[in-house]
Amino acid sequence: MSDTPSAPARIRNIAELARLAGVSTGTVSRALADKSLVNKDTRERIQALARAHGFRPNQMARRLRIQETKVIGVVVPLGHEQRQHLSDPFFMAILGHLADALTENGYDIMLSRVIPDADDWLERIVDSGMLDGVLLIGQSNQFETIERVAQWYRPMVVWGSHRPGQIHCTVGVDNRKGGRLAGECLIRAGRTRLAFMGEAVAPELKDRFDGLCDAAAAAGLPPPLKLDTHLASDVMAEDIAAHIHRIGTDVDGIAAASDLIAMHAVRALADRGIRVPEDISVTGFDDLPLAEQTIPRLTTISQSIAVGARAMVSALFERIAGNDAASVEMA
Amino acid sequence: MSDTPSAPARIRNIAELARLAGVSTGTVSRALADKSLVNKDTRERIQALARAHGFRPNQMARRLRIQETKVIGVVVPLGHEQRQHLSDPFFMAILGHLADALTENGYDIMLSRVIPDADDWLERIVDSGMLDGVLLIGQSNQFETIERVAQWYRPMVVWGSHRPGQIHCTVGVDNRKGGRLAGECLIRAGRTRLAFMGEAVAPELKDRFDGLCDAAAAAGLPPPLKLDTHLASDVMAEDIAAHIHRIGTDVDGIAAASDLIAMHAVRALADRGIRVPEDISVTGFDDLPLAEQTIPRLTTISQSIAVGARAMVSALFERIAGNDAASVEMA
DNA sequence: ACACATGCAACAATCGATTGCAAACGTCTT
DNA sequence: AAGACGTTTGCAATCGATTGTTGCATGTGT
Repeated sequence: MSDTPSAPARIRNIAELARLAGVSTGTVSRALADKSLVNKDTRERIQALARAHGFRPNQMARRLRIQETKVIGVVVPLGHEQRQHLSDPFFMAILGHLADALTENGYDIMLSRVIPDADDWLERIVDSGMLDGVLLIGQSNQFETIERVAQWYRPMVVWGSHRPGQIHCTVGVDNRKGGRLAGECLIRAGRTRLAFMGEAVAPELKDRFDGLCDAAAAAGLPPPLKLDTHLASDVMAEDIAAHIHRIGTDVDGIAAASDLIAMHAVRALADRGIRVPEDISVTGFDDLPLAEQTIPRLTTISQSIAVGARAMVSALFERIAGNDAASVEMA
Repeated sequence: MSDTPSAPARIRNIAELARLAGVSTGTVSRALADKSLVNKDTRERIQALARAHGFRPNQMARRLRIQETKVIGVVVPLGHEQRQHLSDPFFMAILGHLADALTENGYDIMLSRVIPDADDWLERIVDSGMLDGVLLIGQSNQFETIERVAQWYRPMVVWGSHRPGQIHCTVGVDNRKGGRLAGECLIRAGRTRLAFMGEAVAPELKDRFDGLCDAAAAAGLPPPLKLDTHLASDVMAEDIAAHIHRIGTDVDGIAAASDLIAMHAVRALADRGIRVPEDISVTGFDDLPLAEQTIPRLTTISQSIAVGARAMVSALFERIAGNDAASVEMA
């Protein structure tokens, strides 16, 4: 039990504690920081006093002075697709791994879900003075903005696609290759009438679609159908329902833009008595841990989220330390 | 190239901006806050100047002065089960909804995953001076600690069980009743040899187990078997594998402590050719959105996560405003 | 012309810590 | 006993904002 009966007045700053201990605030500050500059006895006396009163120095003040916050901003920009919520499983999965990696290193996480209405949303975050660095989950349709800020703000790492010559540091998979793999997988299963389920607004998703087209072209198949599907789970179901009647006649192989879409699609097909993978093939994208739990198991293009998250964090630490970490593209 | 051509030197504080505008810092502060105390012309001139230089006041300093941070701490205590990661789907689901509700109200979120090693972990968070309030996801085995802090720290709401007479404000379901419902559901399906899959360390889980026992007793069945299973996904699989041989002989109905456990169990059973729900019944707990996506759909005891998250947030706001919000137990 | 209200901006205190510098002290050398 | 030195401690500036109070111009009423 730390403080109960013995603590009459709560101490709110080092000044009060200093008066109580009969020393100056400077000494208290050093004592609590356990600096050898202050006498071992006084130091321990002050520490004991602080403990007895349950006192802890105000972090806000400390950080203002130190100019270092030990807080990393994790930001989800929702430029396209404003209705997509943070509860999206992909965000959550990657966020979880980021959180694990960052807390292990003594950093706290400030979570922001941003709808980029004002065009200075990223600037506002970046020089709020509250963050040592920023991790962006997804580029959304904000490529330009990110580039603009990356010109002068270094400690930022972005999950997404890497375009040749871009300034900002990304970690991600080769989405075009992923799309091609998905296509090849479907073709190998004997499918010829392919479709892409998703929307090609964000660079990542466009790349995946292009990859799928590559695969179709290489196999001499007609270009895949594009079934526009929102990424937000609430509208997604409707979109899929709207598309579903074409499936089985026009389409026998679906490459979904995300695992979540794939799962919804499989579900919707099952409800209509269409069996996967007997009647139709479906591939996902993301490799969510939960994809493994579905029955049938999803065929999915791995994004190795855990590895990616670690890569983002270590790139960020490099950049905070002043070194220019390069973008990472995972196989 | 540091920044856009029109911005020669980056402005880092209102003092510099004040000098540039030929006014005092006080005026700049008020102008940026758009207070009518300063002349409309000067005000707009200063705002334009700030915009041109991409200046934004330092939040850390502001918050130190204002004594209000607009940041809520969302904390996941992992007292038991240190290996459980933040990437756990239940945490992520509830976190997502909390994030949605909080950002809608202009609050930022500080995420902490805490392994309560030092016994003042919660105090440390609570008076870091960086938070306007705290949301705790789960009580873990830290009931005492939470009570102790709740005695003097009001703006805190906890997801978990409500014990009669407790001080801290909780939002949650009636876990005992939930456990009983799960049991009754299994019994209605004709199952007689029940088992609980999970561990009864945290109050929530213990309640669920007790509820299951209630149901068994009421139906005149022998007490359910307790199959200890960790909640961390990496070890969970092993635990389940170790239990699985008993199933089908000793057990024909499983009440899982969480949806994740249920999904793993169903998966493990399917891999061994045991069909759900034909051969054996399985119920989950949590009502994760993803549970709906599995085939077969999980029978699960709803925790209505979204509703719960909203309830936590509004209770917290009440408490921040100074009103004593009571605990909420959802049906 | 005088008293008085009004609008606008400057001054300075404040939030709560950190830290370079100087001062006070005791000890040791010569 | 005086000077050199090392150990502790206090003083005061600093981080970057906000805000109550004060003071100076104006404009208005008589």
